[in-house]
Amino acid sequence: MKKLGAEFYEAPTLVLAERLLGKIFVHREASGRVTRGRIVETEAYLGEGDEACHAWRGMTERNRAMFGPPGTLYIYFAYGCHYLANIVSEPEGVAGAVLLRAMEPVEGVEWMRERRRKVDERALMSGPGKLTEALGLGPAHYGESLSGEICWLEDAPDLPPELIGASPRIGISRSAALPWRRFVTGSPHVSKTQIGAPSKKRKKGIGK
DNA sequence: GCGATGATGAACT
DNA sequence: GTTCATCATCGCA
Repeated sequence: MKKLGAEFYEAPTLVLAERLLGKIFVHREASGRVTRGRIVETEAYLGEGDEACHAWRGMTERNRAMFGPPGTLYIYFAYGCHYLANIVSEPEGVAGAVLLRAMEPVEGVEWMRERRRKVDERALMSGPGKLTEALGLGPAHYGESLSGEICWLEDAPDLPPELIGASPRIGISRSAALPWRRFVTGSPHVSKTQIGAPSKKRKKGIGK
């Protein structure tokens, strides 16, 4: 498999979101353990005109990686429980990134199971928080370049258009109508979370 | 099988 | 204080 070069990532975010489907994400730890996953679900986040994007109001300490060079990782901590990984797109200076939402385990399933604790293979990477845990990605990889020796992508044939599905993004409330989610139609490894029913207001426990 | 909810931390108003 | 680009679990069917 051929490692994708930096030029692959310098593309409009929505275009990159589609091109990433089918590609192989690789993480090689210092210990030598290698894990590979095939990307089957993504979401595009743009700095301009997208209120769900962390960078829509400008650069902050947290989101500065989204303005950086394309082909780097933007990783952040969400909900107090999970790290989510994005691949930065667009030319340097323009905010944009593609959220990795789901993958199909390809190699290193044993390490994934160890990190995720006994779960069936379908649940190993079928969600953005799950796949970062399975791959062993975390804050240490913030801003990491995909042209380096730790994380990278390997090429794979582009998917035929009829296999690429589109829908609104999941789990957001601002700019929720934009159909910027992309996924491999029929893949059992796509996250199952449903988009419809935006459960009204999350009730916060008052007296705890 | 399915929907609702707590956990838990950091950024933002 | 409120809001999250979430996940696992519990309760009900």
